[in-house]
Amino acid sequence: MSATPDSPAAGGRAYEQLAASIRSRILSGELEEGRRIASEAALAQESGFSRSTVREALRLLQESGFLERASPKILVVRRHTEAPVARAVSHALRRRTVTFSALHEALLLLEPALARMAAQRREQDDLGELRRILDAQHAHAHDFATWCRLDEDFHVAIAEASANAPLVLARATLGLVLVPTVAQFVDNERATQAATAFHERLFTHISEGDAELAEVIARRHVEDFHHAWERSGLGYHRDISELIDAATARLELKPDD
Amino acid sequence: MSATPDSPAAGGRAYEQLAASIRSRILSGELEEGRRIASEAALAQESGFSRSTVREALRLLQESGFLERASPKILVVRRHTEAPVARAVSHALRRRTVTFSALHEALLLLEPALARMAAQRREQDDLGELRRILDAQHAHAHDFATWCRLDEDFHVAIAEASANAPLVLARATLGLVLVPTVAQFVDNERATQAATAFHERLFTHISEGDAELAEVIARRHVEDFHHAWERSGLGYHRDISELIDAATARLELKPDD
DNA sequence: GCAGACAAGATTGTCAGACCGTAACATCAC
DNA sequence: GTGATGTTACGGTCTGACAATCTTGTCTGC
Repeated sequence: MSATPDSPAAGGRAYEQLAASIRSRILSGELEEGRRIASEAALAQESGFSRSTVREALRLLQESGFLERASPKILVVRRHTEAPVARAVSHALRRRTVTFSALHEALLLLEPALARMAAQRREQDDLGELRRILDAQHAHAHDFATWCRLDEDFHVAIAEASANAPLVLARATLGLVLVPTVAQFVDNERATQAATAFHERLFTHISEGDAELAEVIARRHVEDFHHAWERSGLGYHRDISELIDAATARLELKPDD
Repeated sequence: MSATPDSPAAGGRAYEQLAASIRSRILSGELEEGRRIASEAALAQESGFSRSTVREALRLLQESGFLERASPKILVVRRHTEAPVARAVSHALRRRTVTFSALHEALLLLEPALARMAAQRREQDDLGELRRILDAQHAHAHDFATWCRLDEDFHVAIAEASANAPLVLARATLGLVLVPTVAQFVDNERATQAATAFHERLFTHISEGDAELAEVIARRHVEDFHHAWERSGLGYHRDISELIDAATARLELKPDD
């Protein structure tokens, strides 16, 4: 009754207006993170649109990551999620050839620089987070899947510590390619322990603020990654696109964990 | 009536199944890029689902970038678009502080490296694309908005020439922050001409395969950008988040151009 | 008092059918 | 062929309905 469900062309399609309106309420903080969103019927009533329209708006927000299923029939508000970035990126990557060499090159460019910045600017929070992840890695040295996820978390946390938002995103982007690649050959405890040892040294240098050493160790870590890859009999210029596809498919099948 | 619209829990929701099915037909190439998709009614009939369900599936595909409006009532297939990445990234950036210094730092890390790789690996196609963009820039030295867009295109084209998919994405990510920032102070022909001159030199070195010089010029170009920013009286550590927000909002209001 | 079974209610997923405005397309005049 | 014009098909929206299933509050037994 409050809105005007009639005027069709007034400011775009109704479902887009509604989605935009809800989105802005999420962004403004009026709809808090984690909170369950009102039922479709309720939204329909309060917005003045029909339930069909509400549903289309909801689909939009869901796909863009502002709403997420907490359970089959409960949608909750999500402000903090990189999931849509990951999905979008995987879409964009799907049509390009991604080789191990490209990934290695990208890491070699980013990781040492990020480690250096992290050592220069780390805050107490960052160190706490890094320590937490590191401990979890020690605890999961035998659970390879979990360890790989933690490995990625650790490196993203370093990026966060660098206090450079654009680079955090750039680095997070790589994760989508990196995780399945790492998972490809991390299948024994020696590998996880060696890598975790590198992380431990990185952590030390970052917390001590030693930018030089942090950078050097990060570079070695990336090179070690390269060697481990080749030791597994995998070629430097191998196309790793399928790994990404497979991992993405797995992701889409199990969106909730 | 041909399909089985009854079984509800069989493999997820109907609109998700349908979306997945259409998506895979797009990815497989059966539905070609740019082709107009069948009408909602037709899709409903051939899939056996109702039009409402078809519509929800379409909304999903639209939001994830597989379908795009060619005009108010025409949806076409899109396999090659970075738009969803941009949208997703802008969402992720919205809750972080982005400073000019961070952007500058990120550019300083990426641009010279990309220019170097581009010089080493550029293909004929890449050079053609770069030349085309460069000519367009010369032609639009007075049209600042267009020029800024072309500026971004040019740099992304260099990234493409580097033949490193992950870095292309990383660089494309920066564009979202960069374009509004550049647009902030590019308001006179001297600025566009100076920058275009840099591009011209970059192009020369890249096409000649001179990696060293390409890298050096790219670095100078980034530093020139920094100086231009400060000459405009804007601080190095200025928060540029609002610029992004404003630009994104503008984008969302005019999704079709 | 708390865990698990259970019933009742709420909510989503899906459908059918209808209406309006308008953009797309074919047709015709020039 | 180019432009004006009429048709038509399509998209956007609404209403109302129904089944499946999830939530939730309640009840029961240990």
